[in-house]
Amino acid sequence: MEKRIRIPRLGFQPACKDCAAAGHGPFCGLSPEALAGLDRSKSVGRYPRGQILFQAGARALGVHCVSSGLVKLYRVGAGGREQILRLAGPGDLLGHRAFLGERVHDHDAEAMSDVEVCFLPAEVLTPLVAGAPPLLRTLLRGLAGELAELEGRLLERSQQRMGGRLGAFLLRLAGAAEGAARVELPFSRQELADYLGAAPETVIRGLAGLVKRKLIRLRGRFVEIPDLVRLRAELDDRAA
Amino acid sequence: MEKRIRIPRLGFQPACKDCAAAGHGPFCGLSPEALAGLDRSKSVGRYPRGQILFQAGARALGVHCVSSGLVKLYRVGAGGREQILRLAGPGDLLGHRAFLGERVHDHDAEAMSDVEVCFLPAEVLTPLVAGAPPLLRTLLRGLAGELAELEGRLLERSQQRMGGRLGAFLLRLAGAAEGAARVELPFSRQELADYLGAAPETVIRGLAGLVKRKLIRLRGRFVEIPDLVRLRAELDDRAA
DNA sequence: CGTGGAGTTGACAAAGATCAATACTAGTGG
DNA sequence: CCACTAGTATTGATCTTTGTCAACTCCACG
Repeated sequence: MEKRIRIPRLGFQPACKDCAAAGHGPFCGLSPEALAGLDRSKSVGRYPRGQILFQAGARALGVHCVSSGLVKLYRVGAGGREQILRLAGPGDLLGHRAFLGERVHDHDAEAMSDVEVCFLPAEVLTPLVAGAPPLLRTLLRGLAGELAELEGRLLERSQQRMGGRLGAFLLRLAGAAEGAARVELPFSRQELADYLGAAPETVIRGLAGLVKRKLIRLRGRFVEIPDLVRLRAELDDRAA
Repeated sequence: MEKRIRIPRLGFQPACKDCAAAGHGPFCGLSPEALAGLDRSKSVGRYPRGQILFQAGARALGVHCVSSGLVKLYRVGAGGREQILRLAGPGDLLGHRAFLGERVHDHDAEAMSDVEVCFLPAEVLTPLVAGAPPLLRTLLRGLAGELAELEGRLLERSQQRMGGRLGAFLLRLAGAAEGAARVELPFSRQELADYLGAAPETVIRGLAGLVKRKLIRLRGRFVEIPDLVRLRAELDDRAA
C-alpha cells in the first residue's frame, strides 16, 4: 500500500531494524537486541515477478516478512477466478495466520514484482509462541480464525450469487450434521439480508429458488435441509 | 452459530470452565486455576434482545465473552444500511479487537436475543498483555488491523457500486496526500478486478466513469487525482 | 511491419435493487 | 373468541448495475 518499491541494492541482507525504522514493520516496538536476533536467525529470499511463495494447502514452515516489492495473497474460487485478499508490501507479514492458527495455508502468495522476502523459520518462532501465556495464544488463534472466516465471506460475496451464498450459509449453520438437518435462522429476513449483503427481497427470492429446487423447505424461522449431501454437491458444481 | 440458546437458569454466575468444557470457548486450553481466576475477576451482564452492548467509536474498556444468547456485530454504511460482520454465540469474544489493537470499537454490538455476557475488565487483561513478549503483542495488533481492513472491504463490497469502490481504493493508495496525488496502480486490470471482486470490463467502465466526472485522469498505470477533497466528498455524498 | 497480449468499447443477458402491492402473524382490546 | 393493527414476509413489475461475449485498439517486442 506504500508509495513504491525501493530495492536497497547495497547491503546483501536487509536488516530488520531498517524495516522497523520505516515505521510500518511489524517489529517496530522491538528492542535493538531483539531485532539483531531476528537478523541472525532469518534467511532472505529474492523472487522474480510471478513466483509463487506458497500455496493453499501447504504447511506453514515459518513466517515471511516482505522487505521490498509487493506480494499478492489470494484465494481461488470455484470457477478458477482469483479473489485478492491482501497486498503485502515492505514490512508486511505473510503466512503468519497459518503459522499461528491452523497449520495449513488457506491462500496462495505470489510475487507481483521482483521481491525480497525475509523468512523466519518455525524453529525460531515456536519457542517464542510456546512461552507465551496460553490466553494470548488462544487470542492469536481466535483472531486467525476470524480472519479466515471473513476472507471466506469476501470470496463468496464476489464469486457466488445469492443461491450459492445462502446455501453456504445454511450449511455453516447445519454444521457437522449428516443426512438431513433442521436449522433455526437466528435472523429476521432483514438481518439475513444485512448479513449476506443484499436486499431482503433478493434473499427471499434466493430462498424461494432453493425451495423450488427442493434443496430446502421453509417452516417459518426454521429451514429443513432434507439432503445435506445433495445441497453441498449442487453448490460445488457451478456457482449455483 | 450453535444450535440454540439455553439459558442456564440455575447458577447465578456462569463459570468459565463450563464455557471451556463446551469445547468452543476461547479459554479451552487454560488451566483450572486460570479459569477460576477469570471467574473471580469477571462480572456478568444480562441484556434483553435489542440491547446495545457497545457502539463504534467507544473506547474498549475490556473484553466481553458471550455466555448464552447471540450477539450481532455490525457496521453501518453510508446509507444507514447495516453490514453484519459476525455473530457471536456462547464462548465467543466481543470487543477483543478494539482492546488488543486500536483503542476504539469500529463496529456496534447488539443482542439478538436475551443474552448473558461476561465482562473481563481492562485491569485484568492489561497486565497479562503487557507481560507478553513484544513480538506477540505486535502480532496481535497486526491481526486486529488486518481484520479491521477486511471488514471494511466487506462493507464496501455490499454497499458501494464500482465507482465508489474504485474511489475508495484509489484514496487508500493515495494515503495521506493532500491536494492532488498521482498513484501507481500496482495491478493489471485483471488483478484490479480480482481485488475488487468484479469483471475487468466493469472495473474499466468504473474508471471511465470517474474520468468522465473529472475526478481522475488515467495515464497508463498511473492515476492522477487532481482534487482529493472533491473525490472524498463525492464518495461520501451518495454511494457514488 | 507483424504478432500477441493487455486494454477498451459496444451489444446484450443476467442478477440484483427498488418500489408498490399483498399476504401472514402475533399481539391487543374489545 | 373475534376483529384490528402493526410489523414482517412475500410477490410482482420495473429499472439499474454488473457480467459476458465479441470486436477492435494500442503498444511493446521481435
